Amino acid sequence: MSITRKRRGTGRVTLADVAQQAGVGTMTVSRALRTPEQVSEKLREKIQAAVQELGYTPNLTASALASASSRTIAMVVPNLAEAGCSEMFAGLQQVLHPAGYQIMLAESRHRLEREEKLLEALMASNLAAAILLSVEHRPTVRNWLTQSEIPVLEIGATCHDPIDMNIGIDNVTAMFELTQMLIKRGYQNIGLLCARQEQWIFQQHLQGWYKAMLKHHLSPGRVINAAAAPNFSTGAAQLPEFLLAWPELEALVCVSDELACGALWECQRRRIRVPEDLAIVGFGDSDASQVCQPRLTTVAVPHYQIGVAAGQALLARFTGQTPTSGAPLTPTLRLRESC
Amino acid sequence: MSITRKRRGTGRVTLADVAQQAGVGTMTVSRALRTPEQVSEKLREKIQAAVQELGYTPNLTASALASASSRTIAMVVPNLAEAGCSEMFAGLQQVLHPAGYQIMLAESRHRLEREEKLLEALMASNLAAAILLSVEHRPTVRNWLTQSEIPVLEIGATCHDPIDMNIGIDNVTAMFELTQMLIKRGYQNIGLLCARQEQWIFQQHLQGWYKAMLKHHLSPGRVINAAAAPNFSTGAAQLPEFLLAWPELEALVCVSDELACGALWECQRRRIRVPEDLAIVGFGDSDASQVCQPRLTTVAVPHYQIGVAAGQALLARFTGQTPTSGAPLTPTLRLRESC
DNA sequence: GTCATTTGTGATAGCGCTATCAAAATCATG
DNA sequence: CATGATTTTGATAGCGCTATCACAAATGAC
Repeated sequence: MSITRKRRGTGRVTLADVAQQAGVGTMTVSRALRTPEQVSEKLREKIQAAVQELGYTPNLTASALASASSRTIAMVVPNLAEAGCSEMFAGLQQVLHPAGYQIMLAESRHRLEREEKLLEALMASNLAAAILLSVEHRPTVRNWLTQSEIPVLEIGATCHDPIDMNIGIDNVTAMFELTQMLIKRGYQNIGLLCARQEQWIFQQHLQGWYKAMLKHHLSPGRVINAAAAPNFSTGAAQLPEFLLAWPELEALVCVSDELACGALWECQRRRIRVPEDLAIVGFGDSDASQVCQPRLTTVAVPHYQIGVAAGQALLARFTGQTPTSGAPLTPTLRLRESC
Repeated sequence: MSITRKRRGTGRVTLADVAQQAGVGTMTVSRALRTPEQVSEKLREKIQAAVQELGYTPNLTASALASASSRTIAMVVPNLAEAGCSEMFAGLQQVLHPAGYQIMLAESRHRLEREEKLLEALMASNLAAAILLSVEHRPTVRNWLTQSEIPVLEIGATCHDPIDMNIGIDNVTAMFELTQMLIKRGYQNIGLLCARQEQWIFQQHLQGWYKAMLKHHLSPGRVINAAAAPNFSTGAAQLPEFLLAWPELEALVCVSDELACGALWECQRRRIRVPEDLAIVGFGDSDASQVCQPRLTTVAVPHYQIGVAAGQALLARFTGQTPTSGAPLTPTLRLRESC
């Protein structure tokens, strides 16, 4: 009967099946699902019933091809475990998932050439947008993203020449205020512990710190920039280096809470009293900073809110609205006992 | 001249453009890119040149539709910040990216209905596989995944009735040995601190602990199961509860290093000496456990290796090979100063 | 009532790629 | 050199959906 010469369908229920079941054209079904207001109530109900009965699920692949656009967003992060990355992701997903968007995530492990490769692969799908957790990119990457004309969002920290959109906190100011707070409390011999400073975000920290130190005529020379990750063990490992190089150290600013907690533990080991002998402050207001001993003075960064704001900004772009600029995302000083 | 009646192309370079440039058919180009060995060297070079010259990038969307399969893998995790999730992701990506696979990541936030919704959305793309970081699922989800006939991988811990594949460590045994080690060191009044025990993984911990305690005729009643996340602050918050309920407590087993570190800090605050007054052990061998004060006895879980092994298992499935069972993934006891 | 406008609906033709098959080219064999 | 077996290549027809346009139906203006 039926001449099945070429490839037969994959067996799954298709739009055409639903259309036949409901006794309408395929376009009407397509519209009923995407823009219900364009279809009369009568047909809409019929179609809904048919969808239910057949258990139809749209094939996004076909949709993406036909419309030359998808609801897939690429996200490239340097390291999933660092810098509030998972919180931002959670915030993004919170907003984007209900709107039908999926996120393809990839980790560049802090390597620009890896970021390039990842994006090359990711952009072969018709992306709806790209989200980057860094502002430093290879020229090729900038080119691709610019020419692709999809929304590009660089999040985490503010930057001067964003490819397209940029949402994040002002690290320079945040670090400036943190450092100045220490200075105003009377500390003079202050050190800065960075980790992986080749990263733009840590350079911003450095800049804010310089600004504060120079403003108050203090020496900004006590800086260590560890090549390791900004985690607990690096913090513990670097504290001795500081004490060796600058025995007069009174306070230590760390660019992450993990570094600070690591330093805190090393102080305990060496019977250095915090804050009496040495004040230590962190950055991030992580969970650890709130319960460590002594509790850590730090800067709260609203990572989750950044994610939410970023998601909303993207949705606004997709629907062509003007981006509603909600509450500004500002870091907050959290004064605790470590200084 | 050219009658552009219907929709025109998107402007991007297509396979057909390359074919024309190289003077061959589209199928030959398609083959040259996917299965080069099926194309003669002469044409292959010509096609390579054309690809280079035109800057052709395949459209994965079209490929996925035409072949009814893609290189997109869905991954659903309960919480990106917990339980070595980011390490496993890194391991997976390390293996899967070079093979051309992308990962769509989503967070269920420990809610089964959310997992269901996420998977429903994700499965609308022609997935190559699905990776789940849990073994507890709604029946609907099990059905979908079983019927879809794609490889399904449940990772993190071993489970009894996997949907398809399962790679992970044996938490029951790991916790059994950790507890038994404490017992053999002479501790008798031992407590167990779980967080979010409704999760299957913590129930496995509980089971291992019961096994050890009962084997040595000790009371397994000192258990607290906090409803909060297994993080530092929960650890700190729950320690007083233990001391209140069981003042005779000699040792505390925590199901995560973060809980243990939190408890450690709370001990410092209360001048409880570890391990003299109270021994504390963790689980995970996280970075913090290696530098905290005192350093934490814990169980090392090879999260990254689990990810790598999982990626390799998937690749093997994709290419139809028999899965090469590499080194078994076993947790290791790390004895340090906290007990 | 006619005509212009605004809906609502469906036939059709792709989107860019791959499965399938048939034709062409190459190789092996006697 | 003919014959069959094998490899290489290309024409064709979809994959399941949406953009586009054309037409029918409903609405409004006069």
